[in-house]
Amino acid sequence: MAADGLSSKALKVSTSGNRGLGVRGLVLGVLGNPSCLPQVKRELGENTPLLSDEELMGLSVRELNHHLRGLSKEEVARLKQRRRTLKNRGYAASCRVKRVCQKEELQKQKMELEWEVDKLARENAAMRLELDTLRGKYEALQGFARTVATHGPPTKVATASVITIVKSSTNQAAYS
Amino acid sequence: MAADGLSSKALKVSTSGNRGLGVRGLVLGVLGNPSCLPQVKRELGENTPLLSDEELMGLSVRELNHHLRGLSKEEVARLKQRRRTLKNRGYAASCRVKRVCQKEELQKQKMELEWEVDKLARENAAMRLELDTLRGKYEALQGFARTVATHGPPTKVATASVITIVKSSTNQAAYS
DNA sequence: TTGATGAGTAAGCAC
DNA sequence: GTGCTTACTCATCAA
Repeated sequence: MAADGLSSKALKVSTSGNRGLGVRGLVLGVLGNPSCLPQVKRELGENTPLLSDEELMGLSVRELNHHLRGLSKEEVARLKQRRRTLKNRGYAASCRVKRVCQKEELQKQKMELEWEVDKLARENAAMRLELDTLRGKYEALQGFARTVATHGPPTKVATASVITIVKSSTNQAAYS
Repeated sequence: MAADGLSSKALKVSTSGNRGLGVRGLVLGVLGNPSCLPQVKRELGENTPLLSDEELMGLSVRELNHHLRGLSKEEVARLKQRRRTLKNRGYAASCRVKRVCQKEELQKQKMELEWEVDKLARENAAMRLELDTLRGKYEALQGFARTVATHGPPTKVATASVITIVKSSTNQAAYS
C-alpha cells in the first residue's frame, strides 16, 4: 500500500504533462523525462523508446500491447498504471472544465431571463398606461353618449347600440 | 523531495479524519491513530499526548507552541505540516460545499426568474386582450358619436368634446 | 476498460 | 500563518 503510494508519487514526478496554467507541472517538467524507475530495465526492450506521456495516452490497447512486448510483468504493470494515471489526469481536467462551463451556462441563462423580465415589465407598464388612457377616453365618450341618449337621441337604432356598449362595460360603475 | 512525498503519504495514512462520505477515510481510519512515525521519538516529550486530528486542528498558535516544547526540529516541522494538511483538508471540503451551494443558488434564481417571466407574460396577454376589447368598444362608441355629431348634435359643448376625443385618438385612421 | 466524480494533498496566491 | 482555489492522484461507481 505504501509502496503503491510511493511508486505513484514517483510516476507523478516523472510526468511531464504540463497542462493548463499549473506551475507545478512546469517545474516538475524540468526534471523529468518519464524514466526515473523504468530506466533501470530499459535495455531489455529495444522498441520501447521511452514513451512520452502524450504517446502513452494516445495509444490504442493494441498499440500499447505492442510496446509491452519483452517487458517484465512489473514493467508492464507500471506502464499500464502510468497510462491510467495520465488518462485520469485528463478526465479530472475535463471534469473541471465541464463544471466551469455549466456554471457559466447557468449565469448566461440567468442574465437572459433577467433581460426578458425587464422587457416584459416595460411592455407591461406601457400597456397599462395605454389601457388607462384608453379607459379615460372611453369613459368620456361614454358620458357623451349617455347625455345624447338621455336628452335627445337622433336615431333609435344608434342609441340602442350605445346603450348595449355601455352596459357590457365590466367594472365602470359610474352610473349615478 | 521524495522523502517529503513519502512522509506526507505516511501522514495521510495515519490520519483519522473521516469527513463526508469518503469510504477511503473510513477504511484508513480503522488502521490509524496519528502516530505511525512520531511514535519512535515520543518518549522524549511527556506532555505531548499524541494529539488527535481534531485537537491539532483546533489549537491556537500559542497552544500549539506549548505542545511543541521539547520536540526536535524535525518533529516540530512534522507536526506543523500535519496541522497544515488537516486544515487544508477542511478548506478543500468547504470549497466543494461552497461550489455546490453557489450552483444551487443559481439554479434557484433561474427558476424564480422563469416563474416571473411566465407571470409577466400571462399578465401581458391578459392586458393585450383587455386592450383589444376596449379598443373595439371604443371604436364602436366613436362611430356612434360621429354619427350623432354629423346628423344632429343635441348640444354644442358635448359635441365639441367628443370631436376632441376622436381627433386625439392616435392610430385609428378610419375617418372615411 | 473507460470515463466521471468525490475526497484528500500539495502548490501558490492573497490577506 | 490562514483560508481559498487549482491541479493532480486515487478510490469508486457506471456504462
